[in-house]
Amino acid sequence: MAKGKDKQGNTLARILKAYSSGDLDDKLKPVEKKPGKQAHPRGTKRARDGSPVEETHAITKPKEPRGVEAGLKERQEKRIKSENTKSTPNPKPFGKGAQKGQKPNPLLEARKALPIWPHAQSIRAALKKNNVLVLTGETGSGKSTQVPQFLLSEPWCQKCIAVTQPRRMAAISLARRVAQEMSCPPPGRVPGAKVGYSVRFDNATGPHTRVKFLTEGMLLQEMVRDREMEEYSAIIVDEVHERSVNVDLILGFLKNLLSDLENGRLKKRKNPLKVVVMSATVDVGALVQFFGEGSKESEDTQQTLHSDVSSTLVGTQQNQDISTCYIEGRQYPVQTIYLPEPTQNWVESALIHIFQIHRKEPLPGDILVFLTGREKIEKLEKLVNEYAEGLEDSLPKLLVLPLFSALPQHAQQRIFMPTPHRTRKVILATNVAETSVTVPGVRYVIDCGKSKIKEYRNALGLESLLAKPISKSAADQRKGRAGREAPGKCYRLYTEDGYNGFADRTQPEILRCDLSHALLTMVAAGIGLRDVFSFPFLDPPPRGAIERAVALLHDIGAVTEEAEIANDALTMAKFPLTPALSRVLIEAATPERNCLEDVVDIVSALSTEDIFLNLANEERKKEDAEAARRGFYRRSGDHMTLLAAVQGYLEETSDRKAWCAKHFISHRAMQNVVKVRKQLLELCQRLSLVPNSSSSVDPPTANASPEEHTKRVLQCFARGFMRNIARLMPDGSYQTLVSKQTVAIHPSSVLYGRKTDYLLFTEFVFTNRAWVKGVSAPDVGALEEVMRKVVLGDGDGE
DNA sequence: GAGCACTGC
Repeated sequence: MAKGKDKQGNTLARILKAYSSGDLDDKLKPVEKKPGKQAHPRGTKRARDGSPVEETHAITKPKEPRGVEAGLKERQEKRIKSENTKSTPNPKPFGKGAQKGQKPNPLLEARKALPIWPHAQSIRAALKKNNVLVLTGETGSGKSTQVPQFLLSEPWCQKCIAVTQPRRMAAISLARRVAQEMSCPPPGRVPGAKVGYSVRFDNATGPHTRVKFLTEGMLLQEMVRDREMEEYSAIIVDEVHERSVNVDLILGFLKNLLSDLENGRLKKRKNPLKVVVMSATVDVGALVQFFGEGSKESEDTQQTLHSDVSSTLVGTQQNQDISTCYIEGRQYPVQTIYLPEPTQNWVESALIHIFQIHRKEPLPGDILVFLTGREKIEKLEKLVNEYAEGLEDSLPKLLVLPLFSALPQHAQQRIFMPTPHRTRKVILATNVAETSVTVPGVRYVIDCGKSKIKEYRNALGLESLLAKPISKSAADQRKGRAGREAPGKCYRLYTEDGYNGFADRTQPEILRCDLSHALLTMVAAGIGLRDVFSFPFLDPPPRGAIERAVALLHDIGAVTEEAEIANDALTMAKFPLTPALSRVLIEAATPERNCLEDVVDIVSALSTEDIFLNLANEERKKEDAEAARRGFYRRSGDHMTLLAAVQGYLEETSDRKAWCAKHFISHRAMQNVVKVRKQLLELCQRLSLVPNSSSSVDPPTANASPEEHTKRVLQCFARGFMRNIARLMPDGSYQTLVSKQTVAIHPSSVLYGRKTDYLLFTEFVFTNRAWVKGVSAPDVGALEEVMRKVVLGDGDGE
């Protein structure tokens, strides 16, 4: 190593040391540091999921035909048609008693058959009386489609009703369904359309929209723009039990808004705002307490509510402003079968159960297996196919279908295709099948009892992705998947004691994520930095987590030394990006860097799924892919490599799909990159980060050499990701400068296996070890300039 | 030598 370089490195390390010593943190006024600083990180290392464990019992290879009865019943197999929209709760036979002679309206009859239908009057009455209704309804009750229609003709409902959904697909399909039921034109900008939807990249609302389905993120953005929600008469928050960060923010904002309205602090609204909170499971008590001022402990609430299973409405004494309502679901019984003894090797156990079910149970009845991730899915897929070859001819065939979200769309669609004759489907799925995708035809569920969960470690600024035991509610959700069409069975690959040891509910995301983005949103909505500590969270995150997020925002210049909101913070909040990536964009727009367009391309690629297809399984293709992509690879690392790939795609104008196939690049991902890129460029334009096109602009860094250009781009990333710098150690490992964490370059990086003095990375995940992804190798000088400017406050960075 | 699932002016 050259002496000069080493010296420079030391300078850099010194700067960062000063930086991390807390001098700066102390200047943040609202942060009350506890005397005992978090000295050492909580144990992050865990045994890798599914690490080799001594096998306790050998698997019996199915060779002798045993199940005679299995062959007899297969004739009757008949696939029940089912739609993959949550908006059609069990198209069961309805309207048998529909009066003949009158013109039959099948849609209306279907609505009348929904469990929620008889409750329409009491729901209207509840909202006439109170402004808040907490409605719990199980799967298939029809609440998402019917409640907005029940309310539409109420006298207080002059404006629009918003219905939030956690997922875009659900928002769109619900809007289509409700438009159909209301005999309106399908959602769109046409004047007649009363039902619309609004999701990222797709706004299908018009001047006459009365019911608007939108994703939680979209409503949040609207709240930031107009905190009085003038446009709406009612806001329905659906699927609250999933407890996304966004839904928690929405609930907090709504609570603030309701109390401001009640206390006359807001003047714009004429009519009160009605809020309906809908949830699948029994968090009623918590929600009622949350909206019911929160000051009084309402011990009786829970009991009162639980005794109210059959009737509809309860006004509790403590919380007179809140109505509650319970709607029964429509679900067939599912038998639960536990393991007698716990097992470590649940992949093998799943294998045994699949074949036991297949031998014992008649068709139809597909099997849905919940596993943790792609690796286990592919392992089990191979095993099942292997053992299926030994199946006697009298038994039906097995069709194994993997299902995880990284799977190409056409492969995911296979689960909806009709099952071939005398065949049983075995779907091996991740959590996608728990909420996002409804797999038709399932009567048997096998649940491994684990799922991979992302958690953020405040002390390290590191997220971990580890397989952990699921909660009781998640286990019950999985089990419910067996009873959508007929009575079913659920095999749990754990003991009953194991189940009893699960947490009741999955920990809400807000308690296990980096809060900097949430804080930025709150700040943009007019909440002062000091007030974030008293924001009404349904589950308040620990103070330390908020402090850490404030410190992060300070890192990137969203919070000033005086603990005030910086102007840049409001700009950053307007980007659909993490605060760090927003900072990178702002940096790229400065005259010294002048590389906004290229940085937008890279940021677009970083904020979508991986554009490089993963071909780990296909050995031969892997080498081809390496060769096909080599043209994009850049010495400086992943960021410039992404830029080359995105630009290559943009330059291809004839057949981009073929271009992607040729270069082993995901077309789906690239289409998304282009959408994000367009959106970001428009935002930059609107936020005046980009000079008006009328003025004569130099092409980006026209005067810079390629090396200088790369340096500038990486300096932008260094500005957003100051803590994400690691240094090569004498033993060949890398250690982060600030938190002294040993990290390894992820195998997906173009720098994998390379040694370089410094690494700058944009992602940091702990799985079986601490990996860094999105890695570049900047010049030390480039890093130092940024650090000096930021940490030491040097005006000009020289 | 490896990536649970969602989302966003």
